[in-house]
Amino acid sequence: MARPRTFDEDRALDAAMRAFWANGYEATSTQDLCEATGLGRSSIYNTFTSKHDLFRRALTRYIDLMSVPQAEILDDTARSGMERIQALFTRIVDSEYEYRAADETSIGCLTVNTVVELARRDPEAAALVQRDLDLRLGLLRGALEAGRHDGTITTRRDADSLARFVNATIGGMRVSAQAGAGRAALEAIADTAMDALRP
Amino acid sequence: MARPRTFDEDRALDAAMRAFWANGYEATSTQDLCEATGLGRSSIYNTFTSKHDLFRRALTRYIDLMSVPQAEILDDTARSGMERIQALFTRIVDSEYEYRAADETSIGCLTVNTVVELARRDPEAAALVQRDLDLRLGLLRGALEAGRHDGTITTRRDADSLARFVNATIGGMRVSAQAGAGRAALEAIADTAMDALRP
DNA sequence: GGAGTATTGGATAGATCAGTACAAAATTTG
DNA sequence: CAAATTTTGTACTGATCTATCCAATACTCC
Repeated sequence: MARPRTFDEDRALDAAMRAFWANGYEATSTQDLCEATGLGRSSIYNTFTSKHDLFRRALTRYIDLMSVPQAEILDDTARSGMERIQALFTRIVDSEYEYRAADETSIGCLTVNTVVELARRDPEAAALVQRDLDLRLGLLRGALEAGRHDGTITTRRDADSLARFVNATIGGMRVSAQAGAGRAALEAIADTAMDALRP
Repeated sequence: MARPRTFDEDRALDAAMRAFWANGYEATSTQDLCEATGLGRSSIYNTFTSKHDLFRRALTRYIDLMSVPQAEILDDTARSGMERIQALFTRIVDSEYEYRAADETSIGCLTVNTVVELARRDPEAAALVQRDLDLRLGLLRGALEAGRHDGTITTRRDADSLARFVNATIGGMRVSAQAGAGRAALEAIADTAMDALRP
């Protein structure tokens, strides 16, 4: 055997993820990635084969990292359907304040950012966010149907439309946060959206 | 006097706007802008002082171009408040199919794209979209209050929350369209959102 | 401790980036 | 037709981009 790595690959990936998340794919140079991870070029290209591949792995990591707690919320059978949606919205709002400096505007959501900046011309990125979207819509449909069965969601609209609506609302909250909306504004959006589930 | 321009400045600006709109700020090179406008470098730099300035003008043009018909819809006193919101949503959905090739996914909305890609690190772009947001929220509040007076909007929530909600819904529809949502899905989102206005 | 091997830093390559310089071309006005 | 003036095409600049090369280094296993 030979010389082992002195850095943790997951920590490096995490740092790269945050760099892409905060600044986007194009605006993050390989030099930026070196500084964010603390690694040299060689280590980065040795570990991740290219900037694009590093981005692919960072996005995958982001999706995995976010989808686990969201799936837990949406599949939580101890809660009513409506409570799950409410809890999800709360989690979205909180997350907007979890990953950024207090004085800066939100960095939003890497998935949304990727859809907007990259997905049209990067088939790999498009496939990753597509898979995430399908999964998310499935989870939402499950929670919404649960809500219809337990009586907390009374709208007659089909679960697919509702899932797309809730998902779009989350996307809209993300964009609003990046446009400067504060916590109260985000909560107002979420609360109003929930009105549509019990009209 | 001297040699006049052989190109139309507005047409060039329009072409540049579409290039930025479809590909984003960073991914659009000055070479791309030459090809999109059909102009040479000299003409571009002679007419617009820099890539950044050209973007600023393109974004301004986009905002002006979009806000006029939307303001007309939202201020249309011949319609009820709810009908205005409905008409706005219809316009948003239609616009997703107006500016792109039939086989491609949507290019979304340049304002949303700018918020996501650029606004955090470009104060000028941030100011432009901020101004547009304030204007849009004002128009929405007006229509929503009109709807409350004419009885078509029955929710008790304040107009500011509702305006933010409708605006976020539009942003969410834009992101959904870029993520591949079709016309039916976008209409379902809009229809569901309107349920929140008469709960 | 020495042989073997992977990591690392720094230099470098080649392409592309935004923007400029400048002369040739084109058009109006006198 | 000639002077004046602006546009336009082309070549170029210096910076920065992603990625590679290679020798020095550091570590493990025998």
